[in-house]
Amino acid sequence: MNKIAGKIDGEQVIVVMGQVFSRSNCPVRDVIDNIGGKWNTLMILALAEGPMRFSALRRLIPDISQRMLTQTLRDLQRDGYIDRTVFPTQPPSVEYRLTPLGQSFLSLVKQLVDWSTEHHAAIRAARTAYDAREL
Amino acid sequence: MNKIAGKIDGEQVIVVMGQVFSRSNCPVRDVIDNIGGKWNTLMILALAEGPMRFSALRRLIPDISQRMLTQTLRDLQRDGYIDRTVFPTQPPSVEYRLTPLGQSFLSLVKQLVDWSTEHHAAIRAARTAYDAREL
DNA sequence: TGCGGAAGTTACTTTGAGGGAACCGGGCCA
DNA sequence: TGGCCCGGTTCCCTCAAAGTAACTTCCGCA
Repeated sequence: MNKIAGKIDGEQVIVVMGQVFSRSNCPVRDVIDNIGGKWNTLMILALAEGPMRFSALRRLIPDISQRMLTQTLRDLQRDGYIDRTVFPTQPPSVEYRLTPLGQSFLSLVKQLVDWSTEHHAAIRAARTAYDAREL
Repeated sequence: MNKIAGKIDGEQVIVVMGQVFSRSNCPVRDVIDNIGGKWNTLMILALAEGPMRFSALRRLIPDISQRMLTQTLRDLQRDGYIDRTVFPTQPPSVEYRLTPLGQSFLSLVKQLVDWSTEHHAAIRAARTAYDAREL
């Protein structure tokens, strides 16, 4: 069995697929934090339909609060998944659209959606079986 | 623009890729909750190296607490990603291994890792640029 | 006889993601 | 002139995820 974790310069390190990852420089964390957020993937999927304005997104996803909508959009913008463009109309309107990076990420999200729908039944079955055993 | 969200029987619903998802029956949520957990994907990757015992996993991932190791393994077992086998040796030893479902999920995780490493630089650059603008 | 490993459990605490509600300035419109 | 829409911001609160630490049972070993 080959070792996949250890310490370098006192920092915890793990080796996956031949690559070294540490906590302070972990590419996967950066991405998982976006996938894991409650609204982030949904936002990406919404914007996959085309560029949209703030209020359009609100109408599209009525469950999200204004606060979380703003925050999610900022987070995605910060990491380069979406672009924010202000048009100097009266009143000013703001448009959000996927960047090329966002488009690329979208294909990953789509695979996630595909896998999930394909294996959802198996997961639910496993869960039910497990819970039945644990009575 | 086509509508991708609305209500059915009073429950919030969203349509993605031609499929209807609701909060109470959302395949993607079940999977994202596993991807999003702090240790879950790492555990899957660790077990990709082969079946392992509890203490081997502890040694492999020294940063995880015993409590979180147990909990993560239970969560993954519950959803059918891993199997837990007790061998009646003295003292009893317990082995964890990926199920076929877990193997299938692993390929998804690997794609995530690949995408992340490939686009990590772009993400960090976007972040730096954003933060510089927001001073 | 008491130490340590294996595989946990239990109780307590901390952290931060997310939710709710109110507020804001500018313009438009009736 | 008093609302309403647009695109937010601010404050406060809650709850669940994660961390810390101590305890456990069974065994072998020296």
